[in-house]
Amino acid sequence: MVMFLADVGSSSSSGRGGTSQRREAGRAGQRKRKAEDSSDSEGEGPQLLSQPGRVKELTEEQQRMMDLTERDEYAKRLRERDESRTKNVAEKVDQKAFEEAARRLQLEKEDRTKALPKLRVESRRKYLVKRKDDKIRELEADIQDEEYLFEDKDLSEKERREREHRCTVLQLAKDYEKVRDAENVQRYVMPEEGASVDDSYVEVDEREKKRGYEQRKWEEDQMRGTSLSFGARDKAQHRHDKEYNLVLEDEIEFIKSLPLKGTRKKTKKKKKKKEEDSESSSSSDDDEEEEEEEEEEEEDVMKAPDNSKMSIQEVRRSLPVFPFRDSLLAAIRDHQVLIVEGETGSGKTTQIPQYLYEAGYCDDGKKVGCTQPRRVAAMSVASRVAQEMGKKLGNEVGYSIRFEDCTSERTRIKYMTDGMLMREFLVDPSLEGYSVIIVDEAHERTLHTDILFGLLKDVARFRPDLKLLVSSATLDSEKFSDFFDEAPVFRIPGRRYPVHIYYTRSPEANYIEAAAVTVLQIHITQRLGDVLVFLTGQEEIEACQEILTERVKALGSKIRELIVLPIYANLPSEMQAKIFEATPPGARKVVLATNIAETSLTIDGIVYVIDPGYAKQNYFNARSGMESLVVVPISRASANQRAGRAGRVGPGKCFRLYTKWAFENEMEENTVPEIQRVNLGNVVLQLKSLGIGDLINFDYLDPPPAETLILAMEQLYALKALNHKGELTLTGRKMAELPVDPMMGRMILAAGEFGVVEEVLTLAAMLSVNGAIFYRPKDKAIHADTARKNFFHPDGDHLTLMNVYNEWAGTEYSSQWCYEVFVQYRSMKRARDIRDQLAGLMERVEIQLSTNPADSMAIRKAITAGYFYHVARFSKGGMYKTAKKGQTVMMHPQSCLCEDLPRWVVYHELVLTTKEYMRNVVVIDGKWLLEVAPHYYRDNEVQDNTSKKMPKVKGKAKEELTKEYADPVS
DNA sequence: GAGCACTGC
Repeated sequence: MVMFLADVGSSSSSGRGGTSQRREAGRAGQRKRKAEDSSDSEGEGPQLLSQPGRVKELTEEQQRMMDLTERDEYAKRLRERDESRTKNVAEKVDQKAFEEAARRLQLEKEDRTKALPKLRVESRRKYLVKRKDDKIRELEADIQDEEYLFEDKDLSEKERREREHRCTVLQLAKDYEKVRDAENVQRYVMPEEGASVDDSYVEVDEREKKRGYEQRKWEEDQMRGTSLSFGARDKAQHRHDKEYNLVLEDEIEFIKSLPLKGTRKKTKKKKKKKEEDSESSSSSDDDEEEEEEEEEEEEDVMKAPDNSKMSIQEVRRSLPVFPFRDSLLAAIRDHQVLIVEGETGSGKTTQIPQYLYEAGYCDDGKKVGCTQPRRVAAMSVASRVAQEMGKKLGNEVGYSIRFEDCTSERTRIKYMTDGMLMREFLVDPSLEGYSVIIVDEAHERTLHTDILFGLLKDVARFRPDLKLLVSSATLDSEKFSDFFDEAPVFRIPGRRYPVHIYYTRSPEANYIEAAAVTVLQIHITQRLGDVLVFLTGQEEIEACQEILTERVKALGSKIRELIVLPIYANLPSEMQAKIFEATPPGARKVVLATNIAETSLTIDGIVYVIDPGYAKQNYFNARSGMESLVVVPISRASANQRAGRAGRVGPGKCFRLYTKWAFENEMEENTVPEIQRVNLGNVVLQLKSLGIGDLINFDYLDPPPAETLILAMEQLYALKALNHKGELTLTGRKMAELPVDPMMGRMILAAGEFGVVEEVLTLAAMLSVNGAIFYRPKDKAIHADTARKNFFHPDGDHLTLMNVYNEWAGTEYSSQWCYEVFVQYRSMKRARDIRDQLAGLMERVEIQLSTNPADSMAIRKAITAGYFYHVARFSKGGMYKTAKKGQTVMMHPQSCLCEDLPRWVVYHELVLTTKEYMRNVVVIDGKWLLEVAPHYYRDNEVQDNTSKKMPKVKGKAKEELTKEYADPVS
């Protein structure tokens, strides 16, 4: 096995047109690696390679060579196809696809503009009705409480009057409801247009025959209606009479600390190259004016320029980057790589590409590319820049994200997601079309940006004309600078208000409870302004919401109205939209959010942030091949990012539910970058496709754990994406074209052989929208479960998912249908997009679309061909053991196979929660494994020996297995 | 009888 790894990166002629430099670097690294390995592997490796006889070795060698030739021919075909496509942009096929895309975009846009106001009005109406009921109930409870607590004594005159008033209000409200509901009372109804009077008018009451009754009745109705006013508008007048002084039972003591400096007020221009940096140690003169500063800054808010009244050019000139335009361009001219450090709001994302465009970096037809970690960011920034330049989006300024390519021949400034640039590398490894690449938000350290760093650094070496800008928020620019051979750092001030930080005096045991208490504390003691609470997940958010509504109810009308709103990614969009509605005057909004509010979306009007200091993070354990979602303390960088969310509209406050000591001593400086936490199967495949052989010694900003890389390569080898020398095979090259994980890619390719491509594409798409298909609200859990059970397929969850998709497709992709069966429309739409994209790629990987919906066996065999790594066999006591490692796993309780546990299963993924669960499971026959993965399974491994005792897979037996696997030929 | 943080191709 070790030898196999040492050989990874051998001198394959990549066929991707990889540069000589790159190949040379790889070879050098590989040599080094080889030397290291042979010293510690005790000759185990060479043994493995020399074992097979000479004849076999030859044929194997021949096979390998043949495959490599085929692979290179395939790559050539792909390149040719790409070239012919870019030349004839207006060709029929593309034209059709383009029109379809444009039509969809247009529809979506119309949907948004048309439906949104209507939805808003509708939801407001519903909300008002609901709120009225709530308020009546609340009032009732209040009155009861007070009667119980105070009876009649101890009441001042004012209190007594108030109470009487409340009773009257309640009585009126009840009467009104009674009148409205009662069927036998004739009320005035506006006659419907066109309807004849006789139809709609039914006599019931003799009184109505009297003269003027109708008029009087109408007036009475109106009066009743108006005499009730709901809402918090009248709360303001009670605000100042201190009839009662509210004291919370358990308050949390906070200690104020130095504020996170705002950058808005500063006019001091800080522009320092790295070498001058030491002189400009941050000025400490404004520490003592902390308190006054707070007030001062508030005035500043009032005076802040109203952007809507400024012309576009005026806005551009008012941005903090503007004064640095010329010096920035000079720095870019003088240096190939430049690190741009600037906080959000400095305008760097929108302005710098424009400056470059104006400075002539696009004159020879080359593009300025700017990557963003998120799709929405790429889209919205591009549209903003197009507007500023007075061009139509998609012409000179465009964006490119998955499912949507809004660029054209004329595009010079191109915004895209980082993953999209990765894909472009596959087509154009030296990025010939670009003169400048800007990697924005580099501090977020997404998987794709991290890989891009290595690739771009390499490309920059042999393309001196390519400029590289890495833009990041403060703190880690030094690290980027070191990585890019001491590249200079250019600093731009941001635009943010100061945020005052408060820590707890002692640690809080229960942070959900503590967060709720802090919300109320803020609500009672601090002036108006919305609150944002960071929690780890849906469950915590729901718990916190419950606590808050309960407490607010208990406090009744003694406090202002408090609107509690949840937000997390899996929340249906119409509920998500609520957090963007303006807070009614006099009320306060509390948003309970997951990490989604840390970077992905910005909520207006947030003044207070409550940060318990935890988040859920995904960790991939290479040894067990298992992902686990665990709650971990956040990093200091993340905590500061959260605090910064309070300083967007004015000076804010951040309440941290941990001690200052914990912040300084227990928390990590930075979050562990994604590349060190996730399964790298896909990344390895892509890098291999780029002709990078030696992945262990690839130039990483932070290297991933070697184990993760090794596991990824082992898996790719088992999937036949790499050959025994670690070179990319034809299969591997095709898999790299598909934007899915390697196992899924293999499954899709296998579907071609089994004639079930359409079916497998459907379930691949459904599996790709991560478990967010079924919506399960707490209050309707039973309904949701029965709805889900209706889709169950006896052969497993994959086919169940396929049922869901096919039924949905049968309803013409109806959203109503989704709503009725508790399926998330958003996820289904996404599945459809993914499916369309995959189907479109089938031609590219040279697979014929085929279908055979009734053949469950063929479908399951295709799944097994991709996921033979994920096989488990029934053991005992409802437990399963994985086929190779013998790890004990359980069937997930949500699986449709839970009732009747089959002997052999393939699972889509393992998750560690309370136990080790297999999620999305399908029934298979053990014998299929010999058919679809004969190189991986032995006869004796797939025999049904459940009558016998399970052999212990430990010690020697395990060694045997490993050896067998390491040498697939024997 | 559990539980899906968040992105991206």
